[in-house]
Amino acid sequence: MRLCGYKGAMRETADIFKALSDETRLQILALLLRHGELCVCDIESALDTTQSKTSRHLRYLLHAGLVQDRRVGVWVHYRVAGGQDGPQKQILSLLKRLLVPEQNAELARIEARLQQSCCEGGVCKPASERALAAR
Amino acid sequence: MRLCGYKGAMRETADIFKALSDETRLQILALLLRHGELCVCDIESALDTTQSKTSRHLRYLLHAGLVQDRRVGVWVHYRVAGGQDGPQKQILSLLKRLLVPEQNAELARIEARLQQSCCEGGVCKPASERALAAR
DNA sequence: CACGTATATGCGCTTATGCGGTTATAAGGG
DNA sequence: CCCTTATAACCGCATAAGCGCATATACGTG
Repeated sequence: MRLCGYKGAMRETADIFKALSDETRLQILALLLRHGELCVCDIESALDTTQSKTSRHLRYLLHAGLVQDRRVGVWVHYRVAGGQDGPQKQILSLLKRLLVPEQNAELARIEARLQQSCCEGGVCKPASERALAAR
Repeated sequence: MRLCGYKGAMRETADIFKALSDETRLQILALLLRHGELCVCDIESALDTTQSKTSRHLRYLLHAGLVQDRRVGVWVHYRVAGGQDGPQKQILSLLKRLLVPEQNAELARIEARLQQSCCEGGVCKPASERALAAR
């Protein structure tokens, strides 16, 4: 999917919705909307999926202008896009109301898995430390 | 695309966004949000596209729960879905704010073409009459 | 019931999408 | 520098989406 270049306002809106038309991407956004900023490995383990899949969907959301990334050493932290205007802002605020774990069993399960996260708070722990803590 | 049966709240939300991920469907919704109710032939001529394509996208929106249909003699009138709650309602109200011809040249052009409509007001004129009126 | 008009659908084709698996890049530490 | 860890990009495949064309269905009328 190509998201670069100008293709008309309508087309851009359609592309944003296309970015939201995948369950995995909605789950990622739900996490980011609640936790502000997370690294890829957190999202990967919360969703219980592969690194490749997680990264790909995050890039997709990035190109659609729905999230932003920030490198912190080895880790890349993602957060929902803020600041700019445009349709993204309104759509994200709608999503925040729509994707609540209180009435969504899948989300609740994902939230629970996030508890063993490495990045909550902004600083990631390396995998070796996490393995120790898990014991 | 299958939209029937229960597949989880998340999946349902994703499917609604998938219905909005196509430019043609957004154009159709923009028309319906402004004009309340239109028949297929109106939409077809406003979008300057084929009957088959128009009908197919309308059925798609119907199955996604975003529009409702009503048969009036030979014609089928479509309108944005109302009444039910669920995410559709909130999404549609967002779309109404997003898809305004004032800041969208494509939409403005489509709106202009709708002026020669047959159904505005709820009663369709047969094609023969419209051909006469066009002279 | 045949006929015309309006709409829906089946089919074949082309293209887009999502995924797993693998490889490449980037950063940090011995 | 090499090695490890984290992330991104690439490739091939299976599947889904969208389109045009032809055809089917639905309704009103004579």
